[in-house]
Amino acid sequence: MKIDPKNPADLSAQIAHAIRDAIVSGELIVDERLPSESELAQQFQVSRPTVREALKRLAAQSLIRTQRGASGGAFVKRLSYEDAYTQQITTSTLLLSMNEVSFDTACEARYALERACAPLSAERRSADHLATMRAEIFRQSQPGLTDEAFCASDVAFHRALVDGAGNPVLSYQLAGAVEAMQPLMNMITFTARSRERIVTLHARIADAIEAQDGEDAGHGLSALESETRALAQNVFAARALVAREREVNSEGSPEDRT
Amino acid sequence: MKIDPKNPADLSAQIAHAIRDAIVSGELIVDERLPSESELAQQFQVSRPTVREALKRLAAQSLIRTQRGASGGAFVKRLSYEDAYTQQITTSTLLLSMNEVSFDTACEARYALERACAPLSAERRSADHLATMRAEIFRQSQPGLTDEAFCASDVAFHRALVDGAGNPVLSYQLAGAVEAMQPLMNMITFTARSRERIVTLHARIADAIEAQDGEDAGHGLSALESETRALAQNVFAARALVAREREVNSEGSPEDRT
DNA sequence: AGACTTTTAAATGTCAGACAAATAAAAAAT
DNA sequence: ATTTTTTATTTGTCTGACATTTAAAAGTCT
Repeated sequence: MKIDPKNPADLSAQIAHAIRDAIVSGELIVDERLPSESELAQQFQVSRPTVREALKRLAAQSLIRTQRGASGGAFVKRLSYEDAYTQQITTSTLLLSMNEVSFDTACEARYALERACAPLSAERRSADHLATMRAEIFRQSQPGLTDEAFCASDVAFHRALVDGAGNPVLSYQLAGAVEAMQPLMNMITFTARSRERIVTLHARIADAIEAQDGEDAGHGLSALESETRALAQNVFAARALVAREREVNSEGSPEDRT
Repeated sequence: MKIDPKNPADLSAQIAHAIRDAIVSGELIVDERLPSESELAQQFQVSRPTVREALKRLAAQSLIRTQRGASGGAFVKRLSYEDAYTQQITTSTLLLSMNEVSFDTACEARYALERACAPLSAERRSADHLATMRAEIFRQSQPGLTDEAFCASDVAFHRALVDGAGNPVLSYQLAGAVEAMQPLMNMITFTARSRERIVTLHARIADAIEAQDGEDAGHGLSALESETRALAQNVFAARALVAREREVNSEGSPEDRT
C-alpha cells in the first residue's frame, strides 16, 4: 500500500485510494489501528495536512473512524447496516434528482424490487411487521393529513413490508429504492379519492402478507404501481398545461426574470 | 447553510454536513460554483485547512468536483450513473465482507432482486444483451478456465441479464447486489460437474429471455439459486471439516502462531 | 482593427510549524 | 491498594507561505 507516483497533484486522493485498497483487500482488518498521521506522512513522504485530507475522504465513506488522545488514531471501521443505509439513500436520492430520471423509470424499478420481496415477506413476516403496516394504513386513512405526512407513512408501510422478508441485505438494497422515491412522490398532490384507492390497495397487500400469500401481494403491488403511475401522469400533465399557459401569457408582457 | 455551533470539535464534519444539506435540498444546483475556500473559511469563521477537509469529504462522496486555476473552485457535481455504481459496489462489498453476512442471506437477496428484473428483461432485451449472454456462456464452458475467470464471466452474464431490462435505476441497484457477491463466490472451487450444471442453467435462462418468457427465466434463476446454495454448502462443510481436523492435529503440537 | 503572445491574478494543492484539546498510561501520593 | 496527578501521544485546528494551474486581461505585432 505504498504506491505513490511522483505526480504531485491529487496526492491526498492517491493516498486515500491506497489505504482504501488496503482495507477492501483485507490487508487491514476491522478495528485495526492505522499508523498515526505523522507516521503516515513520513511513510508517504507528504505533509500531515495532506494525510489528513486523505483520512477525511475515508471517514466520509465510513471506512475509518478516528479517536483523539493517547492511543487514539484512525481505526478501520466496521461498516454498519445503518451507515450503509444512509449512504445508499443519499446516493440514490441524488442520482434520481440530478439525472432527469423519469418518474416512470424510478417507479418501475422500485416496484419491481418490492415484488421481489413479497414472497419472502409473506413467508416470514413477524406480528410486529404486520402491526406496523396496519398502523400506517390507519394513519393514511385519517383526514387532514398533509401530503408530506402521507408520503412518509407510505414509505414506512413499504419499509415494513420489505423488512418483513427478514433479509438485512435485501432491506439495505431496498432502502435506497424506496426512500429515494419520496422527493418525487412529494411532488404529487393526493386527492381524497386517490388516497382512498391507495389505502385500499395497501390493505389488500397487508391482507395478502398476513395470509402468507406472496403471489397475491405481488399482484397488489402491481396494481399499486399502475395506480401510482397513472396518478403521477395526471399530475404532471396538469402541471405541464399550466406551464404552457403561463408561457403564452408572458409572451406579451416580458417582465419576469430569474 | 450557515449553521455552525461553537462546538470546536468536528468542525470540518459540520461544514461538510451543512454544504451537503444545501446540495441535496436543491439550494445549490448542479454545476453551480461554491464560494472559494478562503470565502468559505471567512463565512464559517474557520481556517482554510478546515474548509479543505470538509470539501474533501464531499469530493469523496462525488458530491463536488474541484478545478484549479482562475475561475476554478468547487462545483456541485452531477452524480453520474458510473460514480453511483462504484459507490454502490464498494459499499455493498464492504457490508458483506465486514458483517459476517451468511452466504445464504446474500445469495437469497441477490436472486430475489434478479428475479424482479427477469420479466422486464424478457420483454425488452436487445440483441446486444442476448449476444453478451451467449458469449459469456460460451466462455464459461471452455475448459481450463480459472475459478476467478469463471466467476467474472458469471457476473458479466448476470449484468447483461439485468441491463436487458433497460432500466438504469434497476441496473444501478442490482450492480451492488451482483458484484458484491463476487468475493464470496471466489471462495468456491467449481468442479467440472458443477460448472456444467451452471452453464446449462445459464443457457436455459438465456433461452427464456430470448423467447421473451419472463416466467420461465424466473424459474431458471430459482434453480440456479438452489444450485449455487447447495454448492456453497458443500464447499463450506468440507472446509469446516478440514479446519476441525487441523485443530485436532495441532492439539498435541502447539507450535503455530500468527 | 484583428490575431497572437505575454502578463497577471485568482484559485486550488501542498508544505511547515505551532498550539489546543482529549485521552490513556505511567507516576506519585495518600 | 486506591486515588490523584503528571505526562506523553495523537488528533483537531490555526497561521502563513509557496507552488501550480488556468482563464482572463493586457500588450504587441501584422
